[in-house]
Amino acid sequence: MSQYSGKNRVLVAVDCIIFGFDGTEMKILLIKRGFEPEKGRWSLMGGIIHPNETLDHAASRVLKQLTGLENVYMEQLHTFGEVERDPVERTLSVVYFSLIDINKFKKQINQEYHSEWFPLKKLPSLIFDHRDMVELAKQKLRYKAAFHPIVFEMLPEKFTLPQLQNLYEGIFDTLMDKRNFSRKVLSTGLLIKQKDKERLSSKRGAFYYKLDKRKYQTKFNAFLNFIPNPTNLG
Amino acid sequence: MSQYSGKNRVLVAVDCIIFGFDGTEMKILLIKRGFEPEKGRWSLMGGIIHPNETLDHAASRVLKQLTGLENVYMEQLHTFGEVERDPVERTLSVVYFSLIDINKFKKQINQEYHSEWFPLKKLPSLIFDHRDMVELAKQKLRYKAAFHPIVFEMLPEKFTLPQLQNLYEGIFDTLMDKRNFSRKVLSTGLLIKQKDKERLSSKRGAFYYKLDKRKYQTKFNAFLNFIPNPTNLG
DNA sequence: ACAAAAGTGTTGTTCGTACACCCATGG
DNA sequence: CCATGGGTGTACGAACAACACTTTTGT
Repeated sequence: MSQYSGKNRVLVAVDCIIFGFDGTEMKILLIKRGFEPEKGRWSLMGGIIHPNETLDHAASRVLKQLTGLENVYMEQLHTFGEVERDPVERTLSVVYFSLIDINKFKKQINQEYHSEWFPLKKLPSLIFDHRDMVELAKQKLRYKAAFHPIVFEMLPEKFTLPQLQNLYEGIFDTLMDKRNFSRKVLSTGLLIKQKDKERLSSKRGAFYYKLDKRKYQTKFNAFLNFIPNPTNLG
Repeated sequence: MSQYSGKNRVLVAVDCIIFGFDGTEMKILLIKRGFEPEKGRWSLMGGIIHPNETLDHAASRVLKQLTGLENVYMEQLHTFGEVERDPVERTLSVVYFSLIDINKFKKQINQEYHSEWFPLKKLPSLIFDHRDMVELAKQKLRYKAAFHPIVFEMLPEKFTLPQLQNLYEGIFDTLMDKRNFSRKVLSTGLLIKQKDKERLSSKRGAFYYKLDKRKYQTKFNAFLNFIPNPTNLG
């Protein structure tokens, strides 16, 4: 069996879970599936891998195809391999999740896919095992966000502390005390206070902050303490 | 393109990283590859997936084939998809890692593979990208062990606190204070002190402990604090 | 009797949590 | 002038880190 002859080859797809944050709540980007089976139902964006591209490359390609975005945060999540998960033919799915700045996404980029943002808490029914994929991604995001300052990948260059808090609250599906929250995030030294304020969502206005990108690079792999309440992390 | 025609299919393998603990240090189980290419070099145990089995099933099958063990702790780690990772033909590898009680492994089960335990710190050169796989598995094990009582999967029914401490020290490649360590692990309530002692590795002898399996089930997904020193976890 | 590893307690510090009031502004 | 959301400080308790001596026993 030295040349792998007589072995079975299978279709391999990548599917992308795309998280975004609109300033108030967490959302994910879905598409209306344009072909059979399950045509017209909601689905993650995906595609079959090409013969000469890596998995990471395929995932980036698929993401760009839908969003027009490149160089966004992306991470392999899990490979789904149930035999009957796709009724047409056995297909493995290597699932990636990505975090994007929702403002950079312009729907016009690719009307072909009929994409739409859905609040994490109000997802429609999804095809195949895509619901499992999303659940796993939510869980992974919680783990990651609990220790690493990863959430900034979903924020625009300037953001406010209340926005940041909303984001964490959305991820962990919990409420936090704003005094403790601000002390904690400011103590990381990752934030730089700006002179101007965001004045749309409140009368008084909230100061903008920017990420200190130098420190962000340095501290990304360090362990920080963003856990709001350990018992919620299951 | 409704029936996925004209798409490219690829070989998919599973590879298993098998961790064990001999009472003193962490080890992994490797085999001497028995076929070309790279025949005779050290490798992870692996195999091509069958048409009608899930990935998890393939991993369990491969593990059993080598060790004779079933129902051991096993978790999907990552899928490796570099185009040229296997020189013969493009092959994806879905990598699993498992934790086994090294005492339950009997080499005689399958001489065919020429398997051997290597200390984590003295690994031989490995084929393909297997070194990357092992590095990633070490990192994942650290993450997991930092918060979940997963390490007991590698211990026999009865074990001593010094053994347990050696195990943590091996995983995190660090030294811990035995007073703080014992207080911490005992405070989880997961351990039951036995009346007898292990007398081989010291003159005075160390009390055996058993895992409280009921509490272990319950607390497995809770967040515990096994982090020895956060800065070592990167 | 001594070498070698097991076992145990206290203290200071850090971190997390709980909690309440004033501020700035637009309407 | 008042309703809304932004911003700040303090006090208590829990968890962690640092640290040293006594016990057992085989040789």
